[in-house]
Amino acid sequence: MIVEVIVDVSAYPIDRPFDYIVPEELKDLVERGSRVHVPFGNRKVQGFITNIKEQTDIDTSKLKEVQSIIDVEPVVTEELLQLSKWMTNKTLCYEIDALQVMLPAALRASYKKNIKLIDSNAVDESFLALFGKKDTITYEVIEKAGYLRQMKKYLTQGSVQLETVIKQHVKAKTITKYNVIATKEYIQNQISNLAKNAVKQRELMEWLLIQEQDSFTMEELKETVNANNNVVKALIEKNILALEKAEVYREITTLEHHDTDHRFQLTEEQSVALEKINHAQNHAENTTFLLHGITGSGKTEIYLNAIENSILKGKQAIMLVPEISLTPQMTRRFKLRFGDEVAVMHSGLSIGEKYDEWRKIWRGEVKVVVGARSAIFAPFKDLGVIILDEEHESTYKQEDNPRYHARDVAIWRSEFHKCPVILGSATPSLESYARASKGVYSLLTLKARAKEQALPTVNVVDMRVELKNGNRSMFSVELADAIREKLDRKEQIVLFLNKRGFSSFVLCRDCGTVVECKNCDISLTYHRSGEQLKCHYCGHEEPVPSICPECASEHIRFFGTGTQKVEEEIAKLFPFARVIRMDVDTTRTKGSHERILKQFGDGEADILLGTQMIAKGLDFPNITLVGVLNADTTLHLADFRAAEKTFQLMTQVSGRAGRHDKEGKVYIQTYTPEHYAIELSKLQMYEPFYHKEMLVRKQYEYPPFYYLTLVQITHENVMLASEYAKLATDWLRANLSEQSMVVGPTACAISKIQNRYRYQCLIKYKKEPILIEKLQQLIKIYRTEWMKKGIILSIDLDPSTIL
DNA sequence: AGCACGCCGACT
DNA sequence: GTCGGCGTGCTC
Repeated sequence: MIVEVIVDVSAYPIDRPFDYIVPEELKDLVERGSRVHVPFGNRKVQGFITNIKEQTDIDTSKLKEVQSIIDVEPVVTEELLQLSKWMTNKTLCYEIDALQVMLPAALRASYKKNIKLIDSNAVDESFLALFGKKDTITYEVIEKAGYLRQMKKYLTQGSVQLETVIKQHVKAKTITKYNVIATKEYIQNQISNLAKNAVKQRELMEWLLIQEQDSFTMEELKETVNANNNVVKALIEKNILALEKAEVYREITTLEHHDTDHRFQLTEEQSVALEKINHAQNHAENTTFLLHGITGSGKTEIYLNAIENSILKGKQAIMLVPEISLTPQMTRRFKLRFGDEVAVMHSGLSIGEKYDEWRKIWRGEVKVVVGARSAIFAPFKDLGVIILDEEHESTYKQEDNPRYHARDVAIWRSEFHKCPVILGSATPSLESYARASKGVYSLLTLKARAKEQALPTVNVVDMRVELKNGNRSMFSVELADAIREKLDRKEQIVLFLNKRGFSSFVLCRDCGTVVECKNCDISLTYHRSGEQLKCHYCGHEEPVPSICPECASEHIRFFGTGTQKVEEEIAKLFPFARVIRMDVDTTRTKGSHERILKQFGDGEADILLGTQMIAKGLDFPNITLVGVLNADTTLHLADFRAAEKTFQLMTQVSGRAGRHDKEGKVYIQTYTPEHYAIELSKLQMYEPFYHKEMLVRKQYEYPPFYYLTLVQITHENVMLASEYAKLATDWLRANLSEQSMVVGPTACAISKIQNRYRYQCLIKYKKEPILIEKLQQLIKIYRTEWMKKGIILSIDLDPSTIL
């Protein structure tokens, strides 16, 4: 028996199955999708069985044996094996990367190098001393002691040996249980035989006699009878108690006692939408629905109902949200409705917690997973519905290999399971809305807010006028007045600082120099804490200069606006307002998101000041004012989605106001009030924006009119980077069909990151059947010829941004 | 990727 | 002479 194994080595020539012989004693254990340990070259690696066969074309003398089988049951289902093949081809990644991304990090191997002593007589004493009494020590010990040279010598001599050891990240958490294994009579009998001074033992035994359960943790024994280890040990020796190691799940607490599940009466619109979804579910139709509902229109209630219907039919459901740790309210709602049938998956969980949640799904113990992007790979066997909330969010696209889009994976899985997909958004991506308009997706529209609240009134404030009137503050007179009014009324305010593509930088007022990162083509960001300048791309830090590094002028100061600076200005303008700041600096630690939101929800602050991360999920009744301090910073990015992103962001932020019975107000401050993305977000009307933006996309030949593929080339040397970018572009131009437009090469908008110069080439096409094949050929040229020159080439099919 | 092999210049 | 630099080639 022979198995094909995809080994855990991400490299071009390794990206294919390797054949191994299955030893007799493992034959009944091998299954497709199980992990194995196999020898590979002179090391030992982990791999996935992707096929089982009896014959091979490989010279049998070269075949090695499978060393061991890690999983008695496959961790990758047949469906996911097929999906990984599809992803490999669709995103041009290695098959091993596609397989790994489907599993929780806990199941990925990490490798450790160990040194084994073979001939202790052949090595000198100080080296031998490193080993102590052991015959094997880790590579790090030798590295730290500075004996790498020595070791290499001994390696060639054969007096020591290098071994790779596969380390499993996380194990199932176990607790020790103490089970009663004796009958009551036996215990009675033992009590009467006890020595007089065995007070504690007697107490514990008597207590056990009156208990209904027969299994306890050490904590329970300690708390109730104040037993100590020795007492328990004595009872174990008397064969009354027995130890048992039991697997437990790590607890993720999301529920609080006062939470209750509210079921809402569906509105007419919601019922119509739900009926269509249920119809698809009941008739096993893999329809993709685009649920376009304005903020507050009750999309979540529809999701909950669709999932309920799938559970009723004995099926499972996947619910994706952009980054779940941002919306604990959302998780809570699912837990309340579906209780223990829900698993939760997001980046805020530890590796062990993720592993536990994944196992609940894998073992079929839950029916629903609520999670971020990678939860799309939940190993469910019979899906009834897949939902992507806020489908336009760019976090659904993974930005490194494999560069998959959760939406594409969702649709693939829905075809496999014959179940519907629901893409929900108040501001759908242009691609999705265009597909819905063409009838590829089925459009469901919710026009009314579920609780009939009025949409907030949105005011656009022209900051140029403010400047003209001598107001240099970052608060317009109108916004400042509104804040004051709300503060008086004890209502809550959210202030949003649009930071993407814009942050505080240091500029010399004499020569105009902006202090930039020495590794990257990006200005350094001023951080108040520690008076440091930081690079957000490579992490480089340096102190704020007191004189200009170019012209030595002392007129150097920071410009731009960070949340810290806004906070100071608020303190000046509204000294009695209590402010909570929410940005990368204040949310670095685990659970800080939730804590900040809870504080604000509990009314411990009047103003919540934050960046991108507050745009979503906030749903507090007392928020009646939302201020956007600088709406247009996302507008000037050199990206075809700049307008779309700005419109989405403004609409999302505005939606935070007046979600309950109090009326909401929104102020958007901008220097370009006439831009359609700003103008139309004021009206909260998606369709007009969609039509306007579609015209722009058509004119400049961008998605959804054309598909894009982005090819980026980087090198430490500018000349080489541009030279090979030219080579790649020319090759594509010569080899792709006439229907494809090959644009470039051009320097990337961020021309240098981490000391590597970046060039790119953009392929635009409506239809290009040979695209994948040609890109694979290009990759081959790159791997075999360009890579050794230090070139790095990356290909992103359907990029979400081209920066 | 990660490792062994092998060929060549620079030193004890 | 040998140490150690890195170019080349292989992994079932």
